[in-house]
Amino acid sequence: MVTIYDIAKRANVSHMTVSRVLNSPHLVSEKTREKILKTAKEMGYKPNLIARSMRTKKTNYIGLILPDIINPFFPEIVRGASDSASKLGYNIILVNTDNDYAKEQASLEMLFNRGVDGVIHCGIAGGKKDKAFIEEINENKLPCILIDRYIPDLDTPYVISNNFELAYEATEYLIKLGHKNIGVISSPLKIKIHKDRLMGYKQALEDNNLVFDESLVVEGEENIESGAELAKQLLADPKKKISAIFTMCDFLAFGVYKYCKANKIPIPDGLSIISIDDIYASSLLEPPLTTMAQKKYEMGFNAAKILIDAINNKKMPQKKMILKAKLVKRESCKKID
Amino acid sequence: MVTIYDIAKRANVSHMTVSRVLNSPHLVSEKTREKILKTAKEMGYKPNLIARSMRTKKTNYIGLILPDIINPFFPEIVRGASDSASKLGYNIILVNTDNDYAKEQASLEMLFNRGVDGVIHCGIAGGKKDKAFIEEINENKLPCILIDRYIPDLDTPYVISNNFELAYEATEYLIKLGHKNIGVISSPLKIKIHKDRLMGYKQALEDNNLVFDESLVVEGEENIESGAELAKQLLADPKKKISAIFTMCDFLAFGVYKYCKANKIPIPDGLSIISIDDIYASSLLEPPLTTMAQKKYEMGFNAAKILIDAINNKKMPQKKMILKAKLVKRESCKKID
DNA sequence: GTGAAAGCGCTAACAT
DNA sequence: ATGTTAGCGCTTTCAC
Repeated sequence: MVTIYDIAKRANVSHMTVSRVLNSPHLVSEKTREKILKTAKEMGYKPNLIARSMRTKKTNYIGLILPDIINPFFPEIVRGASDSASKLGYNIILVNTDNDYAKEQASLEMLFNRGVDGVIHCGIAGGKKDKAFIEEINENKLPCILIDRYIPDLDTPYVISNNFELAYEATEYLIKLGHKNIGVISSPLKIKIHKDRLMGYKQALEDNNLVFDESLVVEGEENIESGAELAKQLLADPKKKISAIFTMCDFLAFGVYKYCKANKIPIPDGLSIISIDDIYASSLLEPPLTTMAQKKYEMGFNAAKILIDAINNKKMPQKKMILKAKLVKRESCKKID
Repeated sequence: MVTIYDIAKRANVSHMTVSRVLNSPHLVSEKTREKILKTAKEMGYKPNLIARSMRTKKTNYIGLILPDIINPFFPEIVRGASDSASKLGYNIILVNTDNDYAKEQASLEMLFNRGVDGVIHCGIAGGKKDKAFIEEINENKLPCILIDRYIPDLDTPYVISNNFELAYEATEYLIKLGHKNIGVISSPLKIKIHKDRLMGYKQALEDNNLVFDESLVVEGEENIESGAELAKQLLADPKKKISAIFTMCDFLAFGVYKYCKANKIPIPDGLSIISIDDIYASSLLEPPLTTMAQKKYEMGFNAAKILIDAINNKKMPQKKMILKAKLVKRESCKKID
């Protein structure tokens, strides 16, 4: 392995001059600078980033903690964060936690020991332990930013969607199509952003002179089975006269599709569906799903950017960013009389 | 930050004894070992992995190079590799290259400089530059393993599917259903595994006394648009009497679905479709897609395992592993007379 | 079973 | 504009 000492020897300078050429070239005369650059190239020099980290106490690594990269919601976020980071000279260490607190703990410890410069936490579980987790990060003075969700009591910075407004827009879209009895299949309401969405739904009803009916709202886990089960629950009672369903994530909508197919309810003729997320599969469904597309790539991109800016200014990140979701009109919603 | 010197001082031993407790505890007497462990815990000691790497020339990092994590084929591979790695005390540095050679080069250089212990390369582009790329890795004596594809002339180890056999099985499945004129929408044939698959298709025809008709094979890029376009090409000529299509990846199958829907060709009544991959969306299509499921998670898992085994034995990886794809029968294929 | 010395490759701080 | 010295936190080597 070629070191700066090897280059220094060959170029008849001190190793410090070589180091300067690599880090602050303006401090070195053009002549020696070029000689050193040439020698370095000839010798196939590669800077040892580990040695550099050891001195500077900076690794240019960002830890990215998420539940499971296989969940189609996350790859775009990861790509966004990765692109943003590499543009700024950072790299991503990815860890999957399956929302398991023990795994989160272990990952965090690993990231500490590896000396990451900051952490992005994507999709915190929403339980009591989150707070302890974030507090532990803060105690260790590790810059941290959240994606997709936030913790109300703490002022950890975040990048999320405009949850209240996007739910308002989705609901209003259905109302404008003539729907009056709109069922909601909600993601867990212990998580703040889901509460925010429900508030948006309520507000849209109110602003359009429709009364909120609690019995039209059901809540479950964010998976297909839960969606199908809750659709059944909601549609079982014909007195509810539900003509449209608003699901809080695309997985839940997939479940509604499944239930409708099994029970010969045509979409959108028998039931309109609008959702939130816009993951890859949603446009491939039959009919293609109308959904509020979250800007997943941008979430990742901006989170990494905000975090790295903070790192470079040697302070904790402050900024909270809210990205506007976009209504993607496909074919799962229909005008009724 | 607490160092082994701090612990040594407090416990009245030398820093070396502390180091031994952490690395080869059996060399230290039980009494001192326990005292040191206790002190370390009290002081909140965390080993500095950077300093350790600096001395040992080992980072316990694996570079994972792939085209784009957003492509639904990759997340499972990444998860598999990540699980396998973390089980063995390694972590993954993920880089996206978009099949762009310049980006691959830059990533590789970064990984070198970061001192990764090995590299997993997932989905090499299949061009001439691959060879140069792999040779550069070899020159630098960096252990390397390929996933999903391989380079015929080089004996770099790999983990891939049984491409010949899986294509044989897919084709035979259609033949058994009564199909005699089976169109093929192929992925780029400059890539060896796709050639292998075509050979499997041919062999299945031959073994079932059907003649191979070159005009039934068309080739394109692995995306939906290409699939739709090639379906059009294949189905335009009624004289071909195509009753079934075998696509080499699920994206291509999605394109065929798109074309069929636009042209009112019912699946599977008007056309049977079988594919390869089994990405997440495939089960959600209407009708659900019958496809040869590649063991993506296992590919990643085993690749990381083989690589790390080799790293620990201080040699280059040797093993080539072939995983059996599994026929997932859904509803896109139909028996005909 | 334990300790002392050296050094991994680099940069910060100070000197010239 | 360039050089000297020291040291980041750890492990390797050798000595006792």
